[in-house]
Amino acid sequence: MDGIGENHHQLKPKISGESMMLACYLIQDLLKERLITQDDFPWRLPIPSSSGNVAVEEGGGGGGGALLKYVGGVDVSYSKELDSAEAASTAACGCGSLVVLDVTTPTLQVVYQDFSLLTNFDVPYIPSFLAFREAPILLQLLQKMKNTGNPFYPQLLLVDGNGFGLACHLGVLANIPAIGIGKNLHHVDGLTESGVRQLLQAKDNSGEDFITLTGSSGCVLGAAMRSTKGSCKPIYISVGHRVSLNTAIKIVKMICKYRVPEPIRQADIRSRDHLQKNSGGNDGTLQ
DNA sequence: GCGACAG
DNA sequence: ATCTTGTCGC
Repeated sequence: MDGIGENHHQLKPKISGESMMLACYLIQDLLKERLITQDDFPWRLPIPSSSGNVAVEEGGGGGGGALLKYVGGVDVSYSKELDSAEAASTAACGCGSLVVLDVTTPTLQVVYQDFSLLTNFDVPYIPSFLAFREAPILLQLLQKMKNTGNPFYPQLLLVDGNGFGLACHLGVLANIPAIGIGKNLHHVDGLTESGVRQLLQAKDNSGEDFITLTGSSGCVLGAAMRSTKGSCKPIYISVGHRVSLNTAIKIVKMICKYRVPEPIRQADIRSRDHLQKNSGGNDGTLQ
């Protein structure tokens, strides 16, 4: 049997995978028109100075404004079990998290956290189309904060995954400054790990701990950075929305206690933890 | 053509 | 992303 009559119980028409891919490309092109890749934010960036004082750098936005204080991190964890809900089960198979850190605190205190459990994913994971799978649940968490007028609403969002994907997607749709943080290289436009390694080693003694990633097409796709002394494996920083690559690098440097920037790391740890502790029933936080 | 491929 | 124990080291 190859599925004759499979659609009898579905209301939605069946659309081929290739049509979906095309639609995703078109949507990304539309979002790209609203994308801002330069500094355009209302806050100022604190710069630690050698004299012990704290100088303040102008944001590209409007001059003045509050210091950057609340930085958000988002992540989605998955259960080993059901990736798509086959059975009509209430077991959670995914957990989206939003955390907010006060970056003016030496310890980078977590001042807000929220989660959203999922019982099914209607969108599969496809490299380059991560946003279509993870953005909806994360947008919902942001919207919930905004709707309730929460005072900890982030001034900046760190998103796991490389830019020109989830970070841009979220940044544009939520209209929030965003930076993409990849823990692995996204193999596009000729980028390879060996190439990154070579460039990092070449710049090893120049005082800089990051390199710019340029694709074979000539486009600047982001930067690879060794965020910790001991780590030879870099993290990948890319533009999300309203923050330039240079500014993104400065910001990431100041919020890394470990290899992975703290907002991302906390969102990661806490979403995984929340999923484990609730892997049997309904969430209750959203209906 | 085949494999690799952010999370 | 997830499956997984201990282990070597600061």
